[in-house]
Amino acid sequence: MKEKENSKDKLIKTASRLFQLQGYHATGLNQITKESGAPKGSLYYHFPDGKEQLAIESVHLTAQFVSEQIVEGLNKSSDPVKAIQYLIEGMAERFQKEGCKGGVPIASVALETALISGPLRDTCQSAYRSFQAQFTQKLVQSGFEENRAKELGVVINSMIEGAFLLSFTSGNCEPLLLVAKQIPVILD
Amino acid sequence: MKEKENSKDKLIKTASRLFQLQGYHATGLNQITKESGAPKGSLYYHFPDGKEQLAIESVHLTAQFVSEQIVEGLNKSSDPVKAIQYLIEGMAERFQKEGCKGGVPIASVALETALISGPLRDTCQSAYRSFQAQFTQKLVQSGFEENRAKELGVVINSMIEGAFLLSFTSGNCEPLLLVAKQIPVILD
DNA sequence: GTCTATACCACGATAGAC
DNA sequence: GTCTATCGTGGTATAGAC
Repeated sequence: MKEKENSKDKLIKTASRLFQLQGYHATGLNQITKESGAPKGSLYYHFPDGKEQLAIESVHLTAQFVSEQIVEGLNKSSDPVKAIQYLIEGMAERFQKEGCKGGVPIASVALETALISGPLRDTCQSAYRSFQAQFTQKLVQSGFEENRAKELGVVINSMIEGAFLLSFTSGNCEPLLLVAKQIPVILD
Repeated sequence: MKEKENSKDKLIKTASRLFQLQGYHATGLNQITKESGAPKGSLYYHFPDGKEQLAIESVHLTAQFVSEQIVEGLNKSSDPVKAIQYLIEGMAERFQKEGCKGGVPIASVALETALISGPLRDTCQSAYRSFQAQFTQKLVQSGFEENRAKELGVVINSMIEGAFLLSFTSGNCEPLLLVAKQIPVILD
């Protein structure tokens, strides 16, 4: 029994991919409707607030996808060092499979819209916060003191985001892998 | 004896600021010429290849500016840990003064153009490489083994870029400061 | 070196039929 | 829910006078 995909979901899914690949301003609504296969006239029916609303829901989808990767990676070991390494290596592997051309989740939209759209900026910010909360939670569960775990959550998140940016720009996963390699040093 | 600024330099300087603030696609040539105060007709005279060429030279200028900050910060101490901490704290302070709204150097242009312009992508990539080379050099001078110094250069660069992205998105310098705080742990 | 005018196109968004 | 047509704007880039 196959779950049928409705137009709204197809639009969000396609937009999510294109915003990540090309950024916010470079991705047009025409391209999104065309590639999604959704009826052209349906966009403003499902998203009355237009591009901004579509982008917000797309970032939500991307964030949810990344969160699942994080959960999955962190559950592979009870040792937080190994768990976080698994997670980053998994991300690097997935990125490698796309030829390091899959884009960086959320980052481009966050940078492009932080100054022009409050709601979109809030959406990106809360996505980042949920990522680091997952790291923090894992560390607390492993016995780290709470304040330190919070700080480390931010730092680990920074490292991963930065390494993604460098990997994408260089077309090479090395930065992600080197960051993974340093995790044992940071979680001393 | 005041150094007079020519039109070309004014255009590059303004473009450099706007690309960093708004990104590549959101910044129009009209806005650049208007805000630069340069003659409107002079753009395609100085930059025959149009927007792409202007962006390349703008990224060069931004990269040069950041490199100077790095050199200045690293020279404040012979101890690499303190030096890198000074550097990051200095960046955070400067960012704070702009209300954390100054944009992230290069990042948005890098993300937006990596897949659509080889030359621009190469320019961004070489900027990032020069940053990390400065970190590596400092570490080698301080007695770190060369391969390890190279790896750490990449990781430190990742941390800073990621922290910038998070600080800009959240409008708060905390990520940059927390990264600075972790430097002693990483350079064990 | 600089200016004006303009060609040409894509964008986001809306209106109104079905 | 979906379609088509269209509006207004702003984008990059070019041509040709000065």
